[in-house]
Amino acid sequence: MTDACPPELKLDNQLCFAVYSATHAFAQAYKPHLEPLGLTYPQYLVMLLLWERDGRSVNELGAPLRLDSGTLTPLLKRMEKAGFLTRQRDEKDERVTRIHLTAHGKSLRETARAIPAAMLCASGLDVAGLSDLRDRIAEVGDALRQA
Amino acid sequence: MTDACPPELKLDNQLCFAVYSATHAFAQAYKPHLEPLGLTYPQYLVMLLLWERDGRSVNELGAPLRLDSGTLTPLLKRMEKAGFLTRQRDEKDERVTRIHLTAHGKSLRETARAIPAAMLCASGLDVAGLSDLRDRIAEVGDALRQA
DNA sequence: AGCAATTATATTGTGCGCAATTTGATGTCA
DNA sequence: TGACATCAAATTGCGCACAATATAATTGCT
Repeated sequence: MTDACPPELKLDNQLCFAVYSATHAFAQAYKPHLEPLGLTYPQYLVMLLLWERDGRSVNELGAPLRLDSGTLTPLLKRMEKAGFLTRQRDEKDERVTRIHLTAHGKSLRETARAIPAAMLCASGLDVAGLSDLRDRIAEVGDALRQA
Repeated sequence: MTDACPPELKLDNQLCFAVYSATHAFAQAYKPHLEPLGLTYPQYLVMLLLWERDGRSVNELGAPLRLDSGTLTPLLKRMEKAGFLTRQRDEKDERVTRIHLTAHGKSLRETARAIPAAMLCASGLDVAGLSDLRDRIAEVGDALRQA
């Protein structure tokens, strides 16, 4: 017979699992808000960046999201096909693909403005609690990436 | 010209993105520890449950992980093929598939015991900070699932 | 006993996410 | 100018994650 399970190996004691599980919970919670817009959750993240600044390259989207072209290229093609954006080669440097929002893509921003408040509510946090938790998790992410 | 980007739609202000991004950072940080064992990160989570208690059904693995058979069945088949576990029908109720660790699967637990301390170190947190953050994220996950 | 509802798992199809490689364009330097 | 390194995207292959459906065993009802 082996030893009893050491507590450091219990699933519920793992920070990584709490984070992993919360990620899926977020994706599910966003779904009813994003489905009417025709967006998936990762596509919504791309839209957030493009609403901030249009005409980014694939790398300029991937850097903040920490996603590479293997993920972004097919995702952007689906979004292009769905009419949210266009993909065209930069005229100065043909290695670069520039992403521009369509009128439809731009217009969704106003609708999307209501989403963050709904998610704040669903999270059960207040604004200060959300900010604090967000910053702490971001710090852990940064530490893990640096290690 | 449209308005400047409203702060509630900035990527870096999103709790969901901090969590999403930390999940990927965790998976990357675990990789060098899990690769020598031959496990992926989701497979490691399954092992944590089986080290706690062997002979679970697919549902008994999926409930705590919040994963369904569409995810677990192929994952468990890969783990079976790799020699970590066996999958066999319950004799009393043939609807149920029971998962048992092989000797090899069991033996990995001792090696794995070193991983949580390494990850704690990589996270830049102390034990109290980790517990606190873990519990707060778990609460948000629960709130989102309930909403 | 026999049929319907329920339950557990498996299957199918779509969309990430990432490692590794490929393709094509740009920059550099002899 | 011409070979060579570098760079940006795209492609390929594999492993999750989940909705929807299918399959098969068990339970419940009459």
